[in-house]
Amino acid sequence: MQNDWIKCIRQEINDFKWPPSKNARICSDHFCNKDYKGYDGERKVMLKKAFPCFQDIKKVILSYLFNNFNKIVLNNYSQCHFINTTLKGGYKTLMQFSEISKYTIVTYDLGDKKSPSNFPPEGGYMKAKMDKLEKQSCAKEKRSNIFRGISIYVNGYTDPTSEVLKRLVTENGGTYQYYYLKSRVSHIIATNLPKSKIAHLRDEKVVRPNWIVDSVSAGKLIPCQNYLLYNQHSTFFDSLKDFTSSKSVMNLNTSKPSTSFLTSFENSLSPTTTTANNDVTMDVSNDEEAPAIRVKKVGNELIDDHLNDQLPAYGEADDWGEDDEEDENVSECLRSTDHLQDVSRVSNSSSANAEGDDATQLNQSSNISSEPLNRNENLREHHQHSPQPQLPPANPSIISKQSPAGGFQINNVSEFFNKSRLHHISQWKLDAKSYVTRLQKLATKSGSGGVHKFPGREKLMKLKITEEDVVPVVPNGDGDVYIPEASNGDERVYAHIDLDCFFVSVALINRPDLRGKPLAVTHLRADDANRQGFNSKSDIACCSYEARQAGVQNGMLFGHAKKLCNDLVAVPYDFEAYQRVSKVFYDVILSFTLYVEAVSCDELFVELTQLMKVTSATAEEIVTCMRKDVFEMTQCTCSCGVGSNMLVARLATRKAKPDGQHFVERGGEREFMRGVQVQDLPGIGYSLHDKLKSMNLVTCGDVLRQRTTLHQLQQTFGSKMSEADSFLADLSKEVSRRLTLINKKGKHITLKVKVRSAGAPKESYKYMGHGICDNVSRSSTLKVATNQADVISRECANLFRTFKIGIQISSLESTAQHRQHLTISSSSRPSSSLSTSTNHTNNIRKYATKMDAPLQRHITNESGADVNETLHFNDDNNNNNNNNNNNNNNNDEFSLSMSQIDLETMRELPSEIQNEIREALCNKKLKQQHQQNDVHNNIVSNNKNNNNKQNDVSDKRERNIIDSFNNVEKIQQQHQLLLLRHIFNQRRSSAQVDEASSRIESNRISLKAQTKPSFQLSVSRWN
DNA sequence: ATCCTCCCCTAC
DNA sequence: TAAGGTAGGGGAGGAT
Ligand SMILES: Nc1ccn([C@H]2C[C@H](O)[C@@H](COP(=O)(O)OP(=O)(O)OP(=O)(O)O)O2)c(=O)n1
Ligand SMILES: [Mg+2]
Repeated sequence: MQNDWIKCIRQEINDFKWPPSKNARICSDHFCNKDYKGYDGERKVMLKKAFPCFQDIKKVILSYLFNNFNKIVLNNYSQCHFINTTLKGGYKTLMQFSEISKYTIVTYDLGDKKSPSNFPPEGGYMKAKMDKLEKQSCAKEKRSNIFRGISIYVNGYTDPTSEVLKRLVTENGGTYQYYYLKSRVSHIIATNLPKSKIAHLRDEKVVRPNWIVDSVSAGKLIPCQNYLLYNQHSTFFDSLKDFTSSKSVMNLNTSKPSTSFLTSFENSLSPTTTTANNDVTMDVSNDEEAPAIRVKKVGNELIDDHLNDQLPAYGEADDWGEDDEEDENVSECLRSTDHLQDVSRVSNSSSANAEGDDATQLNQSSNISSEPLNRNENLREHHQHSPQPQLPPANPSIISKQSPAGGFQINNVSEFFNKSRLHHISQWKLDAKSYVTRLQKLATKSGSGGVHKFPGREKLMKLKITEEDVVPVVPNGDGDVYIPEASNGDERVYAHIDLDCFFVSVALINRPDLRGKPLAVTHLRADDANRQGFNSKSDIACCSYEARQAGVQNGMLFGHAKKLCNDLVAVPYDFEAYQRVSKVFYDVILSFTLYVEAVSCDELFVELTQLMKVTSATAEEIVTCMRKDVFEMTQCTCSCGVGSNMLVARLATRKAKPDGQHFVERGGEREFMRGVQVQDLPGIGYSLHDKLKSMNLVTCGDVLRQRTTLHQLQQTFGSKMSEADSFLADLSKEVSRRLTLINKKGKHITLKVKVRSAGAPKESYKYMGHGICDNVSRSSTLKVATNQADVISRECANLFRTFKIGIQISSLESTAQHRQHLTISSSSRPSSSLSTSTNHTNNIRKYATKMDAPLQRHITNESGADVNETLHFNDDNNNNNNNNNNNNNNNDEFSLSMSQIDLETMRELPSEIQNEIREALCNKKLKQQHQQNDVHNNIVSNNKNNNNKQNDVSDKRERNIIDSFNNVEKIQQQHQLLLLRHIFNQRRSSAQVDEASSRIESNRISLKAQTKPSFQLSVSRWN
């Protein structure tokens, strides 16, 4: 089994011709289950580069889990995220692999759903409020003074949540800091930190939360030595770097292994399945395109008969037609490792042939080859039906211990995915995309122009003839041929069509009685929703416009929505119907034109240019007709926006909703855009909006300047794109994308300026520099390995640590804190938009001047803002620089002065703005802290520290390499050797046991990590 | 300076 | 109960 596994990895390496790019080191991107980005060879172009077929790892792992365990207990909301997180990255993935081979995931669970809420405005606001209250109340009742003089800052997710820790600490005499401030925080509590953060906090006492808990239960302050989170442990990560460093040998080929990664891995994972059909054929594609070597999996389970009758809804994707394009297949092959079945491939790649064939089986197989999406399904079914090895189920006691009440079980993977709306819509999106491209390709082929009929278009033309009595240009011939990029960028007209509250509309088809009521599509049953809906944490996938008026939004938790709208009626999902309607919707639009770009199952762009030429209809006529047809065919209303680029079209749609249409004239885009809130720009979500907001505030007197920057950028960009044309007229699809980018870039540029020029003033810091230098040197001595697992065996502890470090789930406490201070979005905030209406700017100006001095001072101080920059928009405040310098010198008191000023100025400001200020300050503070750390690390303690570090690192490396060599037999390629050995090592310690008998030992390790829904992993050791 | 990795953000 | 998936993209800072 080990060998199989290693072979698989090796095969992967060979097949995919590592390294994937010029200087690639092994990194998470390579093992991500999605494409990753890189350089085009040219400058700065971000490109996706397909790399190994780790797309399938997820399924493999799931397969493993569900094959080997009768139960996997999942707690609310973490399940899918777990999958993502687990498989997210290379080290992580590999770690997981090695871990999974050793450990069994029994359960993971975690925290609150969407905490902080998916609706940061409300959730964050409420949370901040509650925090405040709680803080006050906590301060009142003091039980002991265990933590006197100790000030903690909790970073990210911790096992007792930060709330609990805060309570514990404050109740026992300590203080709790909401933001990390070096001078104030004596201990940082964390269980998991991103790498960057580890570096930043290297010189701090980073302690595991147990320290708090244990101290409280012990009734005294336990020395934190044994609770330090980090020590000098070489990570898997590090060793992988060793691997990559020897990439010169990369291209040596070993003899081609005859086993595919997946196959053998699955073999090894599910030893009880029959192996008769588990052959693997290497498919060297002999098509014209890149001769990528593909591994075909003959998954015997995949084509088991008993799978067929239980295909989930979107398994019927042949609705969308078969894919008979060979190059399609090739590209699909290129995209990922398909679980291609021999059956489906026997007659070469034209899977269209399969369509007429008998039996669901073939049907299914053709799906598999034409629609990669369906692989999921098949595999899922495979999980469901493949024989379950007779392993003892996970120790129930563990389960019950680990899963608090409310945990639930899912017994197979498909059950989960089948009910996941997000899963479905992402599948449908892919379906739609491939459907459109397929039709387009068909129509591109010369001679096949007649394949696709345009009944809709014909109708439209008839209409025109009768109405205007004008014979339009005869559409036959060119009209039917799809030519990508047929029209000039500057004459294009885009329409964006979006079904109104899609899920609800579909539901209303069969439930007309519900029309007019506030509806919400959710998993809740209607009566439950009525009775106890207030506590429900079920997501609302889609709500009707009636409900939206009450403030309900898509994605809200039902409980929350119910509070906003007491009459809210829960409507169940009907995934099949959604898919059906979506298909009809696309067909209707495609019956007009093929110049369509699919956005999602209920949303698409149409490029009207060609259609207008052919039919000589105006955009309005076309769109009206389209919408009418859509309604006739689907019984669902849709809205449509038309504009000269996609962005404008999209925004116009927003304006048009519901059931309307909106046109933005050519040349009027600017005016139109002006009225758009930043928040509404696609691509500007919660976080960006937030940043924007604080930027606006930061540069507060300066919204105008911001806008002109934006303007300039737009112009330069526009002129770059097409030299001769007028500015906004030539925004084509790409330009429109850039338009949103420009927003970011505008902000970003200002940011960068600040950061960059920060170097200059910072050099003059000496006071701070010294302090940090001090800390740094101390940190190097502080980093002593500690025994962190007394309960678990030493080996497990090591692994665990590696695991933990390897996982390194993203955790940004700053963002968490950040969110707490959000303001409710419903209140109008003049300052939050980039709009330039005079009122707004005036308001902003007013606020700005009011707090310009203090704010600027602090901001420049904190972020080391560029002097020039400051001057630019702070012409009135020339003393700004002075302030800047002054404050630089007494940085210790910075926070104090900040709070003072806050109090002084803030009272006069609207509460939202107060929050914004606070937020901005805090963010800056964090950032600055880190920056200063860096700077002073470099500047002051350059030599010493670096030397130390380097020695450390090289020592570590050597040790790793030596270890590797000692433990494993020889393998030819060094790079493979290093990688494989490490994996091997990781596995080896328990691998023998692994094979002998599969049984779960009682000692388990629990692991906490923090992602959005931070989760806790409980792993038990294989025995 | 260039390119890569990690982490983040968004949309439906 | 509940089913927070998936793909696209960007930027900061690290490695070379
Ligand atoms: N967080 C979300 C957002 C959307 N959807 C699903 C349900 C929606 O019906 C569908 C389409 O999303 P839209 O953004 O187009 O929103 P609606 O179509 O519901 O409303 P409208 O387009 O009228 O604004 O996607 C979802 O499940 N979860
Ligand atoms: Mg919609």
